[in-house]
Amino acid sequence: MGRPRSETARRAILGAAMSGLQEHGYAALTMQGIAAAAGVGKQTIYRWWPSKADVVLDGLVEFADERIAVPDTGSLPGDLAEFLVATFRQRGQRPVLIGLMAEALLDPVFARAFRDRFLFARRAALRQILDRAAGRGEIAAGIDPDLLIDVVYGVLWYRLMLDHAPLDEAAGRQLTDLLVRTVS
Amino acid sequence: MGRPRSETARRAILGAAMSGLQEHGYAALTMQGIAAAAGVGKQTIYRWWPSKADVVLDGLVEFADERIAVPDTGSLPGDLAEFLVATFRQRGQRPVLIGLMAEALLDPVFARAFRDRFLFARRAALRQILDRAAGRGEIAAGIDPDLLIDVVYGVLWYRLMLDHAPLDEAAGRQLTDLLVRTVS
Amino acid sequence: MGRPRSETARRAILGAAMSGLQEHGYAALTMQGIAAAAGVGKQTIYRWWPSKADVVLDGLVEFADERIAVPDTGSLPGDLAEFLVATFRQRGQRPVLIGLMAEALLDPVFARAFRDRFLFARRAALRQILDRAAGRGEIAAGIDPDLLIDVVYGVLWYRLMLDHAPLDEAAGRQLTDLLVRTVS
Amino acid sequence: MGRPRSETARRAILGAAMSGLQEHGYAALTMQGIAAAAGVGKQTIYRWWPSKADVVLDGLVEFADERIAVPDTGSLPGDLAEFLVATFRQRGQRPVLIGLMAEALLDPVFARAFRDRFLFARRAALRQILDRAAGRGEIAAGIDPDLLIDVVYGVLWYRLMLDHAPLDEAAGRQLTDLLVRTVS
DNA sequence: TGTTAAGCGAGACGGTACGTCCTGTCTTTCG
DNA sequence: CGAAAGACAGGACGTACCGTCTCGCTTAACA
Repeated sequence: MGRPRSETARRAILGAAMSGLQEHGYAALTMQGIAAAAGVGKQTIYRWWPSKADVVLDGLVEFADERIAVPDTGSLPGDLAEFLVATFRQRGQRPVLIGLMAEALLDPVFARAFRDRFLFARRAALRQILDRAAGRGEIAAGIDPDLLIDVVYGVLWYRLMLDHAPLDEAAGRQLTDLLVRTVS
Repeated sequence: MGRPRSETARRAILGAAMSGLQEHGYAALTMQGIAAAAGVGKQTIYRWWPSKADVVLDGLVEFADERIAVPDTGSLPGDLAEFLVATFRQRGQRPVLIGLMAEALLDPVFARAFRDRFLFARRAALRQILDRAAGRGEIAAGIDPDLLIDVVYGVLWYRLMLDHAPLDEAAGRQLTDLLVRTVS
Repeated sequence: MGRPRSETARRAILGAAMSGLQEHGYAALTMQGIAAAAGVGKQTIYRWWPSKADVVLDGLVEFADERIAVPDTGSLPGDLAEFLVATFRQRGQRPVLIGLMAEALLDPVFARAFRDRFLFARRAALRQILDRAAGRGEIAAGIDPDLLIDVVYGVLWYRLMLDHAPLDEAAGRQLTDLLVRTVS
Repeated sequence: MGRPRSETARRAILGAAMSGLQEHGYAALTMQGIAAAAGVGKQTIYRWWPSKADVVLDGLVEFADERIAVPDTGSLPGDLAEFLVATFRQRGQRPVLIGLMAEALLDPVFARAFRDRFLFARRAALRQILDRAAGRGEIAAGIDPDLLIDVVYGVLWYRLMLDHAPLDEAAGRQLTDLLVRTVS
């Protein structure tokens, strides 16, 4: 019964969205523009995504191949360093992340989707590392792991947004040192 | 030369912007709407501000009475606690701050203004506290105060944006404890 | 009492209006533009003229040196030919006349000024010629001179506006022939 | 392909334009106003007409039911009288015609459309009458029919614009008499 | 000879319409 | 029945002028 959803259209839309974003920035991205670039009717986009932010979020998940590797070196400093360096290395996605966050700040409905589908997944990965470290006794009692997570992603997003300080490998190591010092 | 700028119009515009923002949120704020609410021609707004974000930024500075108190209790834990609790208490400005940050993420030109006129002023205040503590030997050698500042404001903004954890007095104290533990 | 009107400003305004009109056409002429080009405040224009059309009308009277010569060759065909050829030769004023007429069609207040200060003066000149011819018995009884005037200026304006037929010396002679044939 | 043009919208636009014109005059007519009165987006007007003048021209053609009757009484005086009286009787369209002519004087692009779609159609009708009369030998040799047409429509438009003389049945007969006298 | 009232340039003011852009919905035809 | 095409109502955009209004400064004629 009924014609099935066109995979071709789906891919064209996500592709057009991501490349339009890279070229002209999130602010210049429009549903109209995505549809035109994808050779697709606007309705076809609206049928499957409620807003351009949701398209981009799907595009991010689809293209930027988001396996979040959870390293397991056997010690907190090792795990943390590897995780942070890997995370900070994805700085190339800045335009995408910045745009999605902007949208989330303006639209509470999308904010929920962004949190649940993207941000919380990242938190969970880091949480795993911290839990393992706690099991090994590497984290002093009385330290709230959630606060630690907020510190990590807080610094990450704050620097991503302000662009006032580097977000590179060295920064990853510096933050690792600070955290290890804190919890021990 | 020519007719001088109308102080009345200036205040009406800032007032209309801030109250419109409080009532319907930043996304629903329009230049058109501000002009109408202020009883002012659109041109009069565009003559003095390049975008609605700049109006709101001026409104924030004007209305939200921006003295950033820098406490001086004589010890880092005391100063930090007082500063963070005071800062976290301004959570009522969330809609304003969220809107401005969204705009900054979408518009690099405004981003600069926002950073220079608002965010960096806050950093400077915290910096004063940390420098004083360093002078008293309360901060261990090898700790970059700028990273500490990123941690503080990183956590603050991350929670402000995600709204996933409280941003209250208790949170201020908890973060204080973590930082004091880190630097000692 | 008070400072007397500035003759310099008056001339600058009329000059700016006329040259702006020649260069960019009546539609593109604005009070703002005239004031800027004349190096004059807008108020100075509004103080002395109610609309741009009135400025242009004054400019036409001032610059285009409006002596309407009434020839007197002793015969109707001679007078008529000379008058029409002279009138048709002023075709260079087309942009000015076209613009003023457009304004008159849109603004009944200006229409009155245009009629009284410009159009009726032309009619009076032609009327003189016809009255003289009537005195010499060159016009058959029962012919309304006002209708003849309407024919002359009707054809003139119709061609000026439609621009579908020449408005040159030959046209002047052709119309003369037709009129002489009619009245005799 | 795509959704077909809405006949409803088209009619609403033309209707709103014509009634707005009748009520407040051509000068007070705005695209904005037409759109609002027609319950239509501005874009829908701009999609199909380049300017308000073109809307009004279409409205004139659509509503004022423009069959130009070409009478055939068998003689020039009869045809001419009937044609002129019928034409002069449409004086109620003065606001429409006056507005369109004003626009044509200000905008050369529209001028062409107005000439080709409206004015020349009228000339053709009169031309038919004159050609038939010439075939019957009612027009003396050496008389240019185009000049006669210019005389007729010149007088018509000149009176329509200046509004200084009646444009009624009597005027139609008077002009007929003059023309018949001229050509014979 | 100093006062004073109008004219002057400059340019900001509250408005209104412009023509463009995008939104999210709708109505076609095609495959 | 999904999809492309594209028209639709709506509404904000940023710009251009409108005609009015304040400024500070001339510039004569009056006192």
